[in-house]
Amino acid sequence: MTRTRFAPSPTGYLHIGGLRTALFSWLWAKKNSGEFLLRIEDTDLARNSEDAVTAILKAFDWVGMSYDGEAIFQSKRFDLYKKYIEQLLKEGKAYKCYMSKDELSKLREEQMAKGERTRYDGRYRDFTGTPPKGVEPVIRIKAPQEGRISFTDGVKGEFSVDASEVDDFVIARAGGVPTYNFVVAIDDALMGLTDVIRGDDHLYNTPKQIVVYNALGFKIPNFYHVAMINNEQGKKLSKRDGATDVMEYKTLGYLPEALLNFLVRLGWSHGDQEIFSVEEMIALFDPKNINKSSSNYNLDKLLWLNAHYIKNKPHNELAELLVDFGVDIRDSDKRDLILNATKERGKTLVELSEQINLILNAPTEYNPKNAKKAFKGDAIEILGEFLEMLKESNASTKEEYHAVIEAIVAKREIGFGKIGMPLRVSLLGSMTGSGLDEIMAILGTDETIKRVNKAIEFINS
RNA sequence: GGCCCCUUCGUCUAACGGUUAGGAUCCAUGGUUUUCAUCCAUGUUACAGGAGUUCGAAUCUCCUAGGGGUCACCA
Repeated sequence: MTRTRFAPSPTGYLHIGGLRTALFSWLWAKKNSGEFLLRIEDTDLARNSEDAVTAILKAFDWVGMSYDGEAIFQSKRFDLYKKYIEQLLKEGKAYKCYMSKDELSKLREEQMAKGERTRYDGRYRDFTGTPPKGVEPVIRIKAPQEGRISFTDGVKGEFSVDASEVDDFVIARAGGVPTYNFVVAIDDALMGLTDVIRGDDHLYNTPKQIVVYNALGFKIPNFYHVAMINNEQGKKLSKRDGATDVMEYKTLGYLPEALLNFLVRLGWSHGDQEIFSVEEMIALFDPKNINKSSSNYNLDKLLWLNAHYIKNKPHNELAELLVDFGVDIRDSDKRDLILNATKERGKTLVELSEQINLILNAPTEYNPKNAKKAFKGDAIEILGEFLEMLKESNASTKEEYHAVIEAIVAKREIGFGKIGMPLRVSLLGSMTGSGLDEIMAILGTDETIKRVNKAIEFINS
């Protein structure tokens, strides 16, 4: 069975790049009717927080991705790791290193000065003497000293590094807390993962983890290293480049399906297809189509996708989502009228709620520029006559209101704009917006008259 | 700096030795619309550079340049 995972370290919110690799892993598991597991990498004593864990879980929940089984916390598995450390020690595959931190950094400086790669020199690898006093040892694993460490990467292809690139790295700190590369390999193996999809910043961890796999006799999974997402300038994505926290997109009025659709196309493609429902993603996703090159982050397409998903969202769901943006039309009998009149004008839920409020809230003032242009000439007479005709018409539907506008246009032999402009500014305070017939159908005749009268008063004053 | 990876329109990408290098987005123009938006149509813009291999190269090889990753008792 295909098993994938997402393994964040809880040091903050869920990053947009993290969501993409999680999405890839999740899709691949779903596609193969496998399992997608979640593991929290909290071996770092100080840096991780519970808040971060809930933040990550919340983001997962928002986008609708769920994991199988219980989330695994590495902090609760120290006994397990300890067992393997002891096993390696006993088998002579790992050893205690009594080098102090000072000595280590001195060694690094020397290597740096000589222009060499900094690496541990293995001085305690075969140490049998009396250990120095006052130094609590770290445990290092014996990495191969010659040859190459190689594996097949599902994205990059054949990948190998020279054994000299991998030193005898620390698997347990002084004090016994195990380190990242050690526990990742153990957990990935024990969780029965078949495919590890992660960012390619982990590419160089893989040979180290393979050392652990081999020392412990574990089966090595398939690795896929996905290139990073950079900012528009091709540099590392940072907070200055806009939202990097997944949940920020919720506040900005993006729909999760738009975000997922956007992210799935960043570094992956299926021919010319741009729009993917989650079901389609699952059906079509294949890591073999993951791009080798990194991609730049540009929100244009996300905005376009978001507009698309807003336009196609069922009204009851849209109304539900709008509540968070200060618009509650869930129980309104005008709900469909309102949404039909506005949903093509908002690329985000924020913009959509603004459009709706524009109609629902009577203008408190008229933009001087708009008013000057729209209320000039015989606008006041036209508005007055329009009101008379409106009262007589008993109009209540969009079509009926439209007929009233057409009637006055025909009667006075004027262009549509002659009534359209002043009427729009009267109703909205704005020169642009939804169709007048739609707006009036939403407001009703009484409210329309009220707003127009207010405008007439304004013109007179 | 060492090692490694990457490089097609501004951006996301297609192409798996033979195409007028395709699609999407953005932008521009036109149409639809009382306005705006939507929608539709049209258009501008790309194989990083240089050598090879081949009848033929965006696709294969090498070099150069640019970008990125990584070199912890962090994850």
